[in-house]
Amino acid sequence: MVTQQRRERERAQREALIVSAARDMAESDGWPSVTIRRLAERIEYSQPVLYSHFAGRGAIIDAVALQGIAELTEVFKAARTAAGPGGALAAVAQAYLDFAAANPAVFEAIFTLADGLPFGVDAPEVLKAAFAELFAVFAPLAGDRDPDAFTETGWAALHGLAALGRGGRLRPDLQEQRLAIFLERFGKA
Amino acid sequence: MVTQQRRERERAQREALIVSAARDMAESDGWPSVTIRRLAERIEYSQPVLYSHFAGRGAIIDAVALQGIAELTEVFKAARTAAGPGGALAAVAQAYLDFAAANPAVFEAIFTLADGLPFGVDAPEVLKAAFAELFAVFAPLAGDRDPDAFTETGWAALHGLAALGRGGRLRPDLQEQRLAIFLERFGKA
DNA sequence: GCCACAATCCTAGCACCGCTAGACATCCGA
DNA sequence: TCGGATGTCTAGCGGTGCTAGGATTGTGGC
Repeated sequence: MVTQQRRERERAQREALIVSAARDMAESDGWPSVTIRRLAERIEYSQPVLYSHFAGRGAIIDAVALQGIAELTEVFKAARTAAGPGGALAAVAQAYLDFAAANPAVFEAIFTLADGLPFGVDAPEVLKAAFAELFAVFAPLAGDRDPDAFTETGWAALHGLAALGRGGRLRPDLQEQRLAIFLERFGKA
Repeated sequence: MVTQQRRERERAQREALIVSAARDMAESDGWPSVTIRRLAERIEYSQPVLYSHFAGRGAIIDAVALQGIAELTEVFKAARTAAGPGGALAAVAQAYLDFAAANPAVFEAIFTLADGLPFGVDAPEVLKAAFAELFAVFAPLAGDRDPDAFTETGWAALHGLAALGRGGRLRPDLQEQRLAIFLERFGKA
């Protein structure tokens, strides 16, 4: 009865431990080094325990991605509300790039590793919330364009800067100028 | 003497065979299924032969990426020269998205798998050529902005559309509108 | 034509991976 | 106290990237 609840609580706790351990390991040594064996050793359980929580390695990565998206949403909201309508775009753009730079492994999990996350109509709530945050920033700037299409295009532009920046595809010394150009092109309605 | 040359020629031929086999397999079954064992079986040699050509699996992916970049450069050039100054941006943008859609595995190799390609000052020639093609398109539209920074920003915006599009992150029915918005925002000088 | 040598290739194996079956221990309700 | 359910672990399967060492082939000198 009551112990049942304790069990579930402990289970949830352990699940969170797995996710945070995976994230830590990925962030410090890269995703390839996050193996089930090492993860099991890290949380001091045997490997099958991990499979009682997640369907497999991919599902663990997905969980990290989902957690990252939730964080990202909070970061967006904080940046947007703190900046006010005028500077919302600049604040959110900076937040996006900062997040990508500070959490490269999570960023990688979200955008290049997570293949188990549904993205269409039946996307998880946390994912829709993240897009809603972006929508709140971009839609007012859409002018006579479709707000959804404009949000997606603006997001893509921002994402491209983050994605290419990670991996040294872009010149670091031009970072500020790129951001300025992005804001100039997407900022005025 | 002369046979030496034949040997080298055959070696180069086999190397090309490896790259094209890897590309084919990746394009039809995804990169994870491109294993050294399967690759060796496909080209009808034993595994160690592959290691006499490439340092490892990663180097083979890099080779496919490099080949893809070279093709991309040609595609850019063709699109740009065929369209003329006025429509160069639209043509190259369409070419970029088309290439990503038609060769998803190569695209993935270039932008998310290839970690062995130097991208800074000592980048391979073929890579600089690809950027030069983009530069030729974007620089005339930079206005009073730095042409390099503008090219990188435009490229990032375009790349974001391709990267997010692959994987179903963007609504397919808004594809045309997104492209229109991109052209509107980066087209006029 | 023969033979020593060098280059080439393959067989076999290592350590590691994701994942799972089946044995073992532990805790619960009656 | 005891049967059963729950939870955990040990051991192992097939597959991976990669490599050492032996067999085989072709080459150039006599």
